[in-house]
Amino acid sequence: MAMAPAFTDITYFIEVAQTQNISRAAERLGITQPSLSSAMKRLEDSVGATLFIRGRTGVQLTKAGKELLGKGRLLLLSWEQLRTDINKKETAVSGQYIIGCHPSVALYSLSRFLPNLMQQHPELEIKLSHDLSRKITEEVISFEVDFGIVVNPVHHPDLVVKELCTDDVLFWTANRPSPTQSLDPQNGVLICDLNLVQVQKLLGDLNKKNQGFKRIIQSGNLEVITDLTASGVGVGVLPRRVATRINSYKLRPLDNRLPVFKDKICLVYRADAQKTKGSQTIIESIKKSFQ
Amino acid sequence: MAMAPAFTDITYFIEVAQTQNISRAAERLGITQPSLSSAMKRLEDSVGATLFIRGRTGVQLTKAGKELLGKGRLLLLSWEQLRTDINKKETAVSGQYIIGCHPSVALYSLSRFLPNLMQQHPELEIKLSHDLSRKITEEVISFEVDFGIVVNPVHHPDLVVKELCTDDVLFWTANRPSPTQSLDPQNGVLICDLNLVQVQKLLGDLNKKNQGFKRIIQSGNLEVITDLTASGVGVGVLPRRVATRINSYKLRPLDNRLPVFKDKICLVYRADAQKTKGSQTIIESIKKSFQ
DNA sequence: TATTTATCATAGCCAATGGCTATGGCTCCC
DNA sequence: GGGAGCCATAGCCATTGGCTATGATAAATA
Repeated sequence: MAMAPAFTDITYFIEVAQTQNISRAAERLGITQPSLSSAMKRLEDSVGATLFIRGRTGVQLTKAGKELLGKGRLLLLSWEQLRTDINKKETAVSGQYIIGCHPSVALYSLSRFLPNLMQQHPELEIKLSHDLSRKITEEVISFEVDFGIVVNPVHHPDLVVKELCTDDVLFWTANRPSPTQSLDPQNGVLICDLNLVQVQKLLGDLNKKNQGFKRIIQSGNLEVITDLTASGVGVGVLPRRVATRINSYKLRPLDNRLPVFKDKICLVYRADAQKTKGSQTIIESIKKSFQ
Repeated sequence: MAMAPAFTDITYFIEVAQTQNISRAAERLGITQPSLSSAMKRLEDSVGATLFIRGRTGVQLTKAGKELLGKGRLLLLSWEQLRTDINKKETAVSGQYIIGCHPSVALYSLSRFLPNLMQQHPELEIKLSHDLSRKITEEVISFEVDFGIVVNPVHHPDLVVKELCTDDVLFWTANRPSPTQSLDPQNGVLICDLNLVQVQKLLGDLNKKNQGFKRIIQSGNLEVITDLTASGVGVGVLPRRVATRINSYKLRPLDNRLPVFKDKICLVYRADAQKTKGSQTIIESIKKSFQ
C-alpha cells in the first residue's frame, strides 16, 4: 500500500514488460532474477494492482500492466525532460530575470545595455520593477528582484555591490528664470521629491545655515520636477544626470556654494542567487555599459 | 549523479519549497530536520542543480528550484492520476476487451447480449475478432483475445470453458429442390467448409459407408453455403442454428439417417487474465443471454 | 556585550531494505 | 524420468534513509 514507488522500479517494469520475461529482463538490467521479481511485487503493491500474469513461458501484462507501460514511459520521459530543462537553465542564457531600479535611473541606464542584451540572447526574458532605490535594494535582498540598479545602496552581508558611476544631486534653475521666479530661499519655490534621502540631507544642510525654502512642491517623479524647473516655477533638486538628460531644457546649477550630494549608482545583486550563466551575462553587460 | 530519485524526495521538496523552511517542512512531513536536509541534498544531486539558497531565515528557491516546483507537482499529479486510473480499470466496468468468435456463431450470438451490454456500460469498448474457433481459442490462450465464443474448444489448463448451448451440424437441402439437383451422393453436389473439423468428421463417417459425395463446393463462409443450398445447387453441411436463422430460406434436413455432429458452443477465457469487474460483467452478460 | 533563538549542516548510530546466492516448485520437452 | 526454463521463496549482507545529538552561524534580545 506504500504509495511511493521509486523511478527505478518503473524502469525495471518497462524492461520486464518489453521482454515479457523476468529472467531475461534481469540480465539486461544487470540485476538478478529474484531481485527483479521482488521489485515487481513491490511495484504491484505500490500501484495497487496486479501487473503481470506469471506463466511458465514468462510473464504477460494484465490490462493494468499495459496501462502502466504506456503512461509509465511518459512519466519517466517527463522526468528526464525536467532534469535536462533544469540543467539547461543553469548553463544557457535564458529564463526570466527581474531588474529593479528607480524610474529616473532607468532613463539613463537601461538603454545603455538592454538593447544589446536582448538582441544577443533571444531566450532571455527581462522584467522591470520601478521603485525607490531603498525599496529595490530590499527586494533584491529578499529574492523578489534579481538585480538592482540603485543609488547609494545600504550594505548587506549577502549583497554584492558594484559601483557603476557617480552623480551629484544639487539645486537647479532654468537658464532664463521667469520674471515671477525668486531664487531667494525666503520667497522662492523649491521643487523636489522629499522621499529621497539625498533631498532630505540637502534640505537639512540648508536649514542649518538658515537657508530653508518656505514653499515646497513635492513630486515623486524627477522628470516632472525637471520639467517644472525648466518652466521657471522655482528651484529644482535633481541629480545632474537627470537634469541634463534633455538638452532642450537648458537647466543650470543654481549656486556653486550651495551643498551638493554625491550619489553612487551601483549594481546590486545576491551572489548566492545569481550564479547561472544568464546572471553572469547580465552582470557583465551592465558593468561594461558603464565603463 | 545518481539519476533516479524517489517520488518521496520530490514530495518532500514540494513541501520544503512551499514552507521555505526545512525545519517546519520536516515537522509537517513527520520526519526530522536532518533527514529532510539530507534528502534535499540527495535530490539536488540527482537533479544535478542547486535547488535552494540556504539562509538563516530558511531557504529560498533558486530558479532551478522554481522550475522543479512547478513541473514536479505535475509529475506527482500524473503519477497519482495513473495510479487511480489503473485502479479504476480494476473496479469499474470500462476499458477495451476483445471478443473472438467464428463469424457464423457471431450472427446468432452477439446480438443476444451486445446491445444491452454496450448500453448499460458506456465506458466499455468491445473489439471483435473473427476466425475459426480453433484459432480463436489459441488466441485466448496466448492473451491476444480476451473472450472466445467458440465451438467445441480444446481443453487447456489455464482456460475456463462455459458451455452456452448446443447445436447440430448436419446435411441440409432446399425445401423445394430444383429440377436439376440430385440428392444422390454419387451425382449430387455438396456445399461445405472443409476447414471445419465437424465437416471433416461427417465426411469421414460418410466415406466409411461409401456414401461420399463426388463433387464438392468449398466455401469458408457459412452464410454463402446457406444461400447456395437454399438456391438448390446441392446439399449443404450446416449447423442447425445457421441453417434455420433466416426463415425465408426454407431449408430442411436432408435425411434422418445421415450422420449428425453435435456441437457445443462455449464461452472460453483465461481465468487469470479476466479478473476485472469489466470481465466479470461481460461473462455474466454472455451466460445470461444463453439461459 | 552576552545570551537566547532560529536556522541549516554534520556526525554517528540503527533499522529497514534492495540486492545477492541458493534453493524450491512448477511446467514443458525430450 | 531427467533436464531445461520459468518464477517464487528464504536467508544473508551492504547500503541507506531515518533518528539523536551536536555544531555553526547570524539575528534578535537582554
